[in-house]
Amino acid sequence: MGSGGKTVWPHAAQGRGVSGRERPGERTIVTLEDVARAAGVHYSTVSRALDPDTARQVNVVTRKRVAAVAKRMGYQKDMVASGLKRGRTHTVAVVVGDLGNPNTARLLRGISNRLEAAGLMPLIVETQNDPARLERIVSHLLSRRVDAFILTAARLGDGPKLRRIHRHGIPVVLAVQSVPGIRLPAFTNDDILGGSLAAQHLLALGHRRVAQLRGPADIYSCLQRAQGFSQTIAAAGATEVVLQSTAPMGTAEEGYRLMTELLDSKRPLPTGIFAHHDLIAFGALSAAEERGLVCPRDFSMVGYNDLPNVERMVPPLTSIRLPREELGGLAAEVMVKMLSSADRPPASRKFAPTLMVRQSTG
Amino acid sequence: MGSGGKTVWPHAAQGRGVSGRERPGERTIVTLEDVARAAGVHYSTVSRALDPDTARQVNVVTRKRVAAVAKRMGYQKDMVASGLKRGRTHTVAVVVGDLGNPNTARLLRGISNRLEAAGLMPLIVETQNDPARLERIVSHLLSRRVDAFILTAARLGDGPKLRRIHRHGIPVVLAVQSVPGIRLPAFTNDDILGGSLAAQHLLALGHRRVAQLRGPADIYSCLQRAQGFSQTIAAAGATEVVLQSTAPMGTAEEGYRLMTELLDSKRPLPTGIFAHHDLIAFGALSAAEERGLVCPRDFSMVGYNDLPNVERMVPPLTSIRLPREELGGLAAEVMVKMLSSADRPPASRKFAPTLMVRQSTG
DNA sequence: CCAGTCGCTGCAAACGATTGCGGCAGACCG
DNA sequence: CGGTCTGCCGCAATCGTTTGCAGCGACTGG
Repeated sequence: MGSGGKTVWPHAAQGRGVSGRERPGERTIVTLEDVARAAGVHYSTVSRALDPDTARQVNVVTRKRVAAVAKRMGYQKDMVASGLKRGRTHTVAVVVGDLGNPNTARLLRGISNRLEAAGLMPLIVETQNDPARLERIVSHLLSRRVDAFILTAARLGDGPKLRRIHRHGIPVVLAVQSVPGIRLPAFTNDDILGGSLAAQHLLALGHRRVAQLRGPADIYSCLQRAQGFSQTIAAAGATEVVLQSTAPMGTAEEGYRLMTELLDSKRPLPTGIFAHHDLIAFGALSAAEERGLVCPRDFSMVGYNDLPNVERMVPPLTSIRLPREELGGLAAEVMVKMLSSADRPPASRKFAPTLMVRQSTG
Repeated sequence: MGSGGKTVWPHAAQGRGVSGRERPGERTIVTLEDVARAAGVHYSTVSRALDPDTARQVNVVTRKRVAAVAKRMGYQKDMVASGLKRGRTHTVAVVVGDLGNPNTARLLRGISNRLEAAGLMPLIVETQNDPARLERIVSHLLSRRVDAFILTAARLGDGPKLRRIHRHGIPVVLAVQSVPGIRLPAFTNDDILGGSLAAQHLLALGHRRVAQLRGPADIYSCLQRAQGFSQTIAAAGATEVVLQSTAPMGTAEEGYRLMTELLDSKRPLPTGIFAHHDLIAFGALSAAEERGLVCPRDFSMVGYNDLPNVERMVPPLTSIRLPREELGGLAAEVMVKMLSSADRPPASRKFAPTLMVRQSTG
């Protein structure tokens, strides 16, 4: 095939691709054929010898010789070529909304560790909570022939995009958030329970007039938090006022804005407040402070997500903790199973959150 | 080539790869040849018509027709095949140490945005600060034929690994941390300055007896923080005691351990403390609290990295802020230039950190 | 001794896109 | 009218790996 022993990559031949100037920049790569020549066998034999699944087809002494030569020459299978031929890239797209969210990191760690153990590589992409970006990203990933998708950034309007992936026959699982109206295996937090826990806690402390600072309306899990909270409050006969965020994601700025809105209304101040996100809670606390209100005394605040170091804040924030890493691990686990055997019907699962009581409630 | 109009992926033909059971799971993919047949031209013409660089080689009316047909059929270039043929995957490996670190997220956002604008996809991988993992990961990435590396997790002993990448002729830039002993373009924080700023601040407040809680000894930027701090302290004739962490990364646990060690020593307690990481500072503060020491009164504490929400901690932590997103953006920027034109000698650059004064010092 | 089997290896056709080369019109010039 | 040039397009090789098929000894059973 090649004229010489080594193959030269096109752009290297054009003199590109090298930063230093030590070598003239020959970007060489060892191929099956190079190894085969050195070992005195056909390259198909090398291919078989090196793949554990087919290795027993080749005589053990040949196999060992080939393996030794390959190692000596520093052969490494070209996953691009392999991917083209096999139609599998051993890559799983992991789509997240916001890399800055510490919970995302925990989730990713759970996913990565599990995928890596199965020889798959996570391709992590961030939508920055922008549906248009999600659209582009999905196209891009499909074109890269990823084997599967793990989506953690799906929103209410994303059904069609999911269906599109699904039509391509590519496995998809949802993590953290589910999307109603489409049947996909989903690993989610039980956000209804989460909202309910927050409500129960506030009720137990005697609060009868509460407020809810809601996250984005197109995030399903926020809807569920709202539902769980409001139901529990209503069932107890307490009164609730609801503030709805309009930003694409929960931030401290949004919290500040919502709290200001609440304080500006002529209503008496609710004594218990439930924020859909710790960051929203922080912003709200800032707004309250500016008006001379102090948190555990004048009102209680419950956050959501239990961000790291939240116990060191002033006041230490009562929050809802979610088992992110475990969730990610299980989602990846199921993904791996889906890729290896088709028949198992992949089941969804809900994870129960826990309430972390701290000094911001009383 | 193919017998029918559509190509069936091998594992789909084996009945795999589909989660739902709506369709029998034909994972079909539209190829150049499919489009060519529908448009009545040769597939090489389609290839040329669809690539902006070669589009002018084909007659404008043919081009438009082909483009229309391609769009109608939902053709998407197979980046795997393209990568194999061209020797470029349009993928840049971004190796980070710890995804959980909020600064990492900011850095990644800077990098991602810039790469994406250039049509490159970041392949984000986490070493979890484990050199052995770095080794494996680099192999894996080389085998996937990434076009370039952006490394943010390099440590002192990683020179050989870097050299190996470099020998392959693959561009590498270092972000955040540099590695001495190897000449690569590096975009780093000026950590000597950072350490010095911390020292100057403590000295200006009148502290003459200070301590330093050092991060991992094999992270170059920690060495530089130490150097900048100690030099400035020594130049002022103040006395310093140094505690060295032995963990692979800065954590609150390490901070607690180091501070305990400091408090257990019979020495008089230093009045100014510099921690190499905010998390170390937090741990140290906890240890001090347990002994009844309160922070701004009995001693001052300066952290490093300026983690988010650190201003809401008790006490709000004085820290060193680093321009992560800008740094990442520039590193990616230079990477893009290196990939497109080789001749430009890529320059390194240091970014100046700033001191954020809050209530933990006084 | 021959047919059948088994273990091993080579052959060559894929996978889908890219690209140098050459062909074939039609235009244009002398 | 012959020759050259230009614009457009098809042909076919190629990237590196995988894999069905066939060949080829050696061995076994009848």
